[in-house]
Amino acid sequence: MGRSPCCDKVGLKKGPWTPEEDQKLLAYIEEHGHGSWRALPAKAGLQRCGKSCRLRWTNYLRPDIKRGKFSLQEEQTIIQLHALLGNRWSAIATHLPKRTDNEIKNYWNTHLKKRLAKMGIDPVTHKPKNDALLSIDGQSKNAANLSHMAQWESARLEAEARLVRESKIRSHSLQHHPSNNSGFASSTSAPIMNKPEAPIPLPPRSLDVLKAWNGGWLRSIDQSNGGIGGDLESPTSTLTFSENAPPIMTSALGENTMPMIEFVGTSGTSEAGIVKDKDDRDWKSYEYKEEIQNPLSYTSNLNHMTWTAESLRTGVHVGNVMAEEGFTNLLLNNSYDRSFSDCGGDSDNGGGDGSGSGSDYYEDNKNYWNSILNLVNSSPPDSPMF
DNA sequence: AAACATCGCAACCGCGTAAGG
DNA sequence: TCCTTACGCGGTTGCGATGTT
Repeated sequence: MGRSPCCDKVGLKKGPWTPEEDQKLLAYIEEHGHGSWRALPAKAGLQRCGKSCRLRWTNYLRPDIKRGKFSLQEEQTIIQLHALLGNRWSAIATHLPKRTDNEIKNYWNTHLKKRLAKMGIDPVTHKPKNDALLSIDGQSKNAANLSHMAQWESARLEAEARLVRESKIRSHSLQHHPSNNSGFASSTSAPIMNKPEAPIPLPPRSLDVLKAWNGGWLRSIDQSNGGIGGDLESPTSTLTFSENAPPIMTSALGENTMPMIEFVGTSGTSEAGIVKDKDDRDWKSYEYKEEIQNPLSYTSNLNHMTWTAESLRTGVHVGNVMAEEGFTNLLLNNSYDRSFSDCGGDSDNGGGDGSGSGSDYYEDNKNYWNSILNLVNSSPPDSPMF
């Protein structure tokens, strides 16, 4: 209830830690574990408060911490999860192995937030700040409606995901049956920090609304692309599902075909060949190529809209550097692929109306939230996401 | 080369809450 | 049931590093 008094004691050292202090803390925890943080400083011979020791350990000294640049996958994950969770850094951190909430928070505040803002994305809402510009050809109403839909879907997603999580927890005790593990067991889903021994979770029992939702748009992609496996695969995530069937969980427990994101590692290099240390260059290059010439395009793409200022005027998708590389492409790989095919005049986008931008917008919003949903689905059962 | 500005990160502060007496 | 303590979390700050003029 009350505020912690632990740091009120006079004579306790504050400020940067010295190597000697680090060594003392490290040595003590390695030998005894941290136990009670309050009692630790005295036992370890440190003139620090327990809180300071805990922070030093969790944010710096812990052996399972990865330091250095964030990969594109990590950036993508942070942005997606931030769109869903807001500033719940500890929850986000559970999906970024070896990263601390503090580090993620710092990275968001010093890099990602600024970049999004610079591109006209509201870092809080993850929506374009210049929605007004979409009023061309009367699209603004559409955009507003879809924005509300996205908000509604967000809220609904949270509720669904909460149920899923509860379901996972409930079924946790039942998952000792070998067959129950099949779906998740092959996944390299996000490791659970500090809990490497955690059992592999079961697939969610039901997500009926989401299944339908998934099924609807994924089927449409399947039809238009002649198979979605390759197109949906991103360097960050791997959707796994049966080869020819839509990636819908067709039955309850034990017969999982739920599409899952596999986190394929966040080390310095990506299996997909993504270069990690070029984020700034990539972003800047996009800004240069796209934002200056076509300020709407980047903004729109980041929000899973495939419109550009040009396409809004003409209905034709203009050249898109996103096809080549970069974070946004990773983030939005689904929408890009499809939008590209749509722009060729192919009305077979699964929506059936073939009306172009409006359905694109809706489909792309679905992609965006689906990608987040996949994160939710792949979250560890004890994830504090909800 | 020096002064100034900006950035990035480690650490601190204070609040909310769970746990225990 | 209330109070106290301890912990975890998110927001903020301070300072060294780096970049720019």
